[in-house]
Amino acid sequence: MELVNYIKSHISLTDEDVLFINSHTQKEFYHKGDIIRAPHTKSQKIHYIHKGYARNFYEKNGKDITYFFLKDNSFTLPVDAVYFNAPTKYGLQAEEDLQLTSFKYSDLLLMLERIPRMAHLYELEMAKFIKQLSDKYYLIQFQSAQDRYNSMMEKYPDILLHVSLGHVASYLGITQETLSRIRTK
Amino acid sequence: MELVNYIKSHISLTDEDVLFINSHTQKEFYHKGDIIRAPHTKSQKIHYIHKGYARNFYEKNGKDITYFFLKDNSFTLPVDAVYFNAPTKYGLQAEEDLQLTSFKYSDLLLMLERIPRMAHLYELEMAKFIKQLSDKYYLIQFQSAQDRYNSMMEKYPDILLHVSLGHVASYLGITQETLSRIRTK
DNA sequence: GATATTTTTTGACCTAAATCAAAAAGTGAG
DNA sequence: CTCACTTTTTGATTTAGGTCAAAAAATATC
Repeated sequence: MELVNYIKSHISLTDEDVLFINSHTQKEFYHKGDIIRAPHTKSQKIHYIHKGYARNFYEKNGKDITYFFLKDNSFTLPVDAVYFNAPTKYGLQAEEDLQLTSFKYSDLLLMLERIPRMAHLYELEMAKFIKQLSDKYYLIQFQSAQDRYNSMMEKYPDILLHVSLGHVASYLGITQETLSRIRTK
Repeated sequence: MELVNYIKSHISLTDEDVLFINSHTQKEFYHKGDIIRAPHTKSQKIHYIHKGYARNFYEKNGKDITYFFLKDNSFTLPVDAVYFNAPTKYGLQAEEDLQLTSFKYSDLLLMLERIPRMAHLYELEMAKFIKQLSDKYYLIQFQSAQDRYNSMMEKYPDILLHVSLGHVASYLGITQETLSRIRTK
């Protein structure tokens, strides 16, 4: 769903609002494997996934670790860069061909100023992200590799069809070999 | 620091604003071990810690697990209850004698309506929480028990002085025995 | 369509940390 | 001050899952 339609599914927008939003956001296209945002940058951009799968990732001890998978109709922004003026640890990569809409945080502020009712939507998006983080934390903490995989199968079966095993393994906090063994149970 | 002073450290408030805030919030006192919010309730309350240490916790397979430690000048609200109308998994307990200020989410909305400049502060508090969660996640993921303890010693040495070993162990995602062994290294 | 590259699976081995159990130390109440 | 209870430490044993290595399968490239 396009960004404007997503917003309209929560609040009503006038035609002028839509024009304003369109003039403050950019549609972008990426190919599988493309890096949309590199780690260690101070990017101020918010990305809305219109179609396709992506992932947030970071590097640790030379290893590439998946932080989150993103699917259509979801947002991602580098909290450390936007709110704490630090280079973000988290990069963004296309898992497959991807359509998205991007805008700078400063443009979000302009849009919120013009369309104050959007503020609640933004608040809700932040809450969603907190819930996602909490749920994932809950999933990992004191849970066996098998249980983690089961939970993922139950909650996000679709993701498994769109991304590589290695990405899923690091997302679940286990090695690729362990995940492979679990799958052939 | 009292709530009003905390807010004043970010934005200016008129005397009337202060009165309005005071009439929409409640000061509370708890003793060590008191449960401030039980898990599995749909509490709509936000708590601001004025003085003392507290912890968020949840139960899993009969085990009590610390989710987060809270110290003075920090907020906590049950995101799942407030934003998703679900019973929250997370309880809140005093680690020691505690002074706090509580208010319902609906009162926050009233305060935001009257003092719109507070909205940015609230947004920042959500961002802080996201950062905290992310950092903790980063700390746990693929990190040895020893490394986790070291990070904690570095980042929150004060907390270790105020809470029991068992609470710290579950916070770090390790058993109490392992933590004890690490400490006597 | 053959070759190169990446991804996934399989195997053997090893280690960090869990589990179970019990002793020791610390804290509190009457 | 003593008895009860809680928290922390120590010990012995087990195991899930990591590591290293190489084969097999899948995918991409020319």
